[in-house]
Amino acid sequence: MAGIDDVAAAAGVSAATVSRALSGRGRISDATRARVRAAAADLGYVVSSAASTLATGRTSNIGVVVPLLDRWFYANVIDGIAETLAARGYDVTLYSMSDDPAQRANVLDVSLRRGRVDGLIVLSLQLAEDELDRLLALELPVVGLGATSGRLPVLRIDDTAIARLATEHLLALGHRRIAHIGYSRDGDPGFDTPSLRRRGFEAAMADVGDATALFRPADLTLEDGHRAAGEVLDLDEPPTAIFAASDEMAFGAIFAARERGLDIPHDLSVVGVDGHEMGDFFGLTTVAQFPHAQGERAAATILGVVEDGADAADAALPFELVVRASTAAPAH
Amino acid sequence: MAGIDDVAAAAGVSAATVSRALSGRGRISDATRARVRAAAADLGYVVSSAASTLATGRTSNIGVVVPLLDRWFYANVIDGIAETLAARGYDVTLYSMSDDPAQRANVLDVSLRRGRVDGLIVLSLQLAEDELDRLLALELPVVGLGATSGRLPVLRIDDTAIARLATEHLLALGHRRIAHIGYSRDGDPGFDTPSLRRRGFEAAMADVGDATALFRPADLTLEDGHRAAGEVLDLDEPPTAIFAASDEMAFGAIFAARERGLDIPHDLSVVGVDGHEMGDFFGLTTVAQFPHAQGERAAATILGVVEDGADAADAALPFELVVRASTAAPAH
DNA sequence: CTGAAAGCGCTTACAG
DNA sequence: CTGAAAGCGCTTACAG
Repeated sequence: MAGIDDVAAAAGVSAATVSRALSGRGRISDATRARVRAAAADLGYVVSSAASTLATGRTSNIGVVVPLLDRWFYANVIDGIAETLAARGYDVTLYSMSDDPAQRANVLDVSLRRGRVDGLIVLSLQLAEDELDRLLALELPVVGLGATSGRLPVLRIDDTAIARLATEHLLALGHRRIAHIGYSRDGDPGFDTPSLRRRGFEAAMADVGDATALFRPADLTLEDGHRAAGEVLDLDEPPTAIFAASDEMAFGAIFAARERGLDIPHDLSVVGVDGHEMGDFFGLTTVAQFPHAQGERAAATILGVVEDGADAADAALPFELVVRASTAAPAH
Repeated sequence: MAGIDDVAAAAGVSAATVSRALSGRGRISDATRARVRAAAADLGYVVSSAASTLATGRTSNIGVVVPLLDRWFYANVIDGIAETLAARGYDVTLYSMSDDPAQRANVLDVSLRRGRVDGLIVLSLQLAEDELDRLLALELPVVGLGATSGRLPVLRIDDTAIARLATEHLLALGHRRIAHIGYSRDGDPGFDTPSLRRRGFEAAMADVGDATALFRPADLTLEDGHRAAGEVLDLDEPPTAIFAASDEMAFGAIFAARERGLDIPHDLSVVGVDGHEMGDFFGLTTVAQFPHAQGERAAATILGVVEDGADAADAALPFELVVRASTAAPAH
């Protein structure tokens, strides 16, 4: 691989001039710049990231901290991030955090301290206070996406409002016995996404005098949505509608209803949250958020901080009720 | 952030000794090593990746080249890769390649030349010959996963065998009129995954004297599987079974059947390929491959090349027919 | 506008 | 076993 000296020799200038011609920093004559760029293109020369980083302190690389990689939602977010960052000349490196304490510690105390990134996007992560301390100790620009914390700037949808929107849609259709399935962390501080959704649901239900709110804790997965929905459907007095905290859970609920010979929406209405690409096929009514666009926005935000020293502020992300065939007035 | 000199001072040794104590390279007394490590842990010192890379030429980072990030299959593969690599102290940076020529050129000619990685895993990529030239010009260890090329070592499932397995399952059930839906690239060299699957399908059908093979080109997506399946189902003489080249397409086929009031498997049998996590809920018979395990294996392979100079060889990946409720003998 | 030189933070022959 | 010093490939004040 050609180095800066090869380019310098080819263009008949010094390495310093090559650096200036290629980076665009510093004064340089148009003629020299053109000559150097031509030589560089000719040799296929690209600045070595390590050398450049060491000299400048900048990496042109953004880290993305992800809870799990195999979910539809995150895959879309990351795609949006990668696309935006690539267009701005940045690479993205992934730091996936599982539930394993040793693995989490390794990411926080080792990987992230290697100085490989200029900034960090943290996806929907529940960080313990001391983990957050260690994250902030990195002294790196950080922006959270869907994450929850008063200690770092976060882009997020208003989970309470989303839950309220979904619930009120069901109430407006005439449902009065509605179950919510969503995760509720033990002893959580009340700030995480699932809790907020539950809160919105319960607030909306409370606004109507005669409504009965059921709740079943479950993970945001198809399997667990299936299980939890099955449980409420098997109650002596099952609900006429289910509000699932994610579309994948809602799919699970639809399968659970189908297994019980229930017709949707005649016997049961189902609403989800996310705007999953399969929602259309399931005819699922949902509150769509836009993960790809969220990724783009998070990327733009972190670049603003990294490149222009902008202050990242909390921001509310858009969402939208998409009514499809899975919701209707209750039968009885 | 603490530097190597801080650790050296704290431990009362030279920077050289700190480097040796932390890297494990070179002779060093147990006592000093312990003292240095304690000091480093104390200060939260981690070697700067840029400085270390510049000095050694090694990055401890592996690049993953991905066609699209938002598909279930790739998300699982990447998860497997990231998990394995993280356990070995490597980071992973993503290079996503779209269909846009400018974007592809940028990845190949710029991003990848920055020297940020020790090796590359290339996922299911169709690279043009000249793109492959440029990839190989990087002189980086590379392993393909599911990709197709005689020019780099590739881990892949035997697509022809998979298609044959799925088709013979349907034939054994008594189906004689079977449609295959799968992508067929115009003027493709006949080596890509979809073509090989089509070939396996047609070979299996040809082995049976009286079987009729139908084919409909389609992308490996839910939408396009839905469309293509709809088209064959609307034929005057529709097939009694559909072999879809991916599970997502198969889901589309199931929706298409459902929309036409067809019962699965009574009126139509459906087989897919992949082992998608939702397959169980759809009761989909499929030829499962194991993307997470594939990712782990690709990661282990590239590390073998990078760390031990092993020769990566082509290898066949396991797959398995999983029979569920979507296939049965034809009705008539 | 351009070049010589120091420096970024490590690693590793080379001495001892 | 340990340290002093050169060097990895850039960038950027500092001179001119």
